[in-house]
Amino acid sequence: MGDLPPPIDPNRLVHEPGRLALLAVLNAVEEADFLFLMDQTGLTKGNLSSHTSKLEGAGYIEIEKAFVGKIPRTIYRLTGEGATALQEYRAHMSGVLGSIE
Amino acid sequence: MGDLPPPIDPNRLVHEPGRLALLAVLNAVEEADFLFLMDQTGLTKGNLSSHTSKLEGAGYIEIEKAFVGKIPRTIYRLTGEGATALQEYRAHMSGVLGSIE
DNA sequence: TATTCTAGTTTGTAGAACAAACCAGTTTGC
DNA sequence: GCAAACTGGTTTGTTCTACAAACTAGAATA
Repeated sequence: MGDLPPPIDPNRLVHEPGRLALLAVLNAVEEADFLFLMDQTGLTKGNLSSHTSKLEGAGYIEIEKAFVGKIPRTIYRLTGEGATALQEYRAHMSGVLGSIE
Repeated sequence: MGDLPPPIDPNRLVHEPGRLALLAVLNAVEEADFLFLMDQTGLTKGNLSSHTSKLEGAGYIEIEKAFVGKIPRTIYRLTGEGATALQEYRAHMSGVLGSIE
C-alpha cells in the first residue's frame, strides 16, 4: 500500500530513459566513446547524437573531439554539474519509490 | 561512481511523472475522487482527465461514475494490473538507481 | 431566469523522441 | 587507382504526447 507520495517533479532532462542511461554509464566509467555508449545504452546513432547534444547544452557532459591517427574519436565525460544532477535525481526518485508499497 | 547500469527500459506509461504520481496516490489510498487527485498530484483538470483516461485504457485504473444525490461523483481505483505495473516499475527503477554512485 | 459553480472532456499547440537519410573522411577490394 | 563499403557521426522529418486553454452539461444560487 504505502504512504501518500511526496511531490513528484524529477529533472526531465535526466528522467528520460535514454539520457538517464547515458548519464548512468558516464557516471560509472567517467570517459567513453561513441560506440561504447551506443552499445551500453542501446540507443541508435541518431538518438545518441541528439541526446548527447542536449546533455552538453545543459552542461551535464562534455564532448571532446580528437583524432587518433587519422580517425576522429569523440570522448564523452560527465561534468561536475552532470554528476550533481544525477545524484539529485537519484535522491528524488528514491524518495518517490520509497513511498510506494 | 557506481557500476555500469542494467538496461534501462521503464514502462513509459508509468514513467511519466504525472501518471506516476497518480498511480502512487491510488496505491496509497485505493480510492479517490477527481478533486482529491488534482490536489495530490498538482495536475490541472485537463491533464488529470487525459492521464486517467490513458491509465484506464491500459487497464491500470478503473473509473466508476456515480451520483451522490444529484451531483456526479467519479471514483478512481487502482486495478490489480495497475498495482503490478507499479511494483514492476518500482523494482526496475530501484535497480537502476542502485547502480548509480 | 440569468449567473455562477462544479466536475469534468475536448481541442489545439508546442516540444521531444525516434528512425531514416545523409555526409565527410578512411579503409579495403579489384 | 578507382569504386565500394565502412566509421563515426549529424541533420532532417514524422509521429507521439504532455500540457493548457477553451469548452460543456448540469446543479445551486440569487
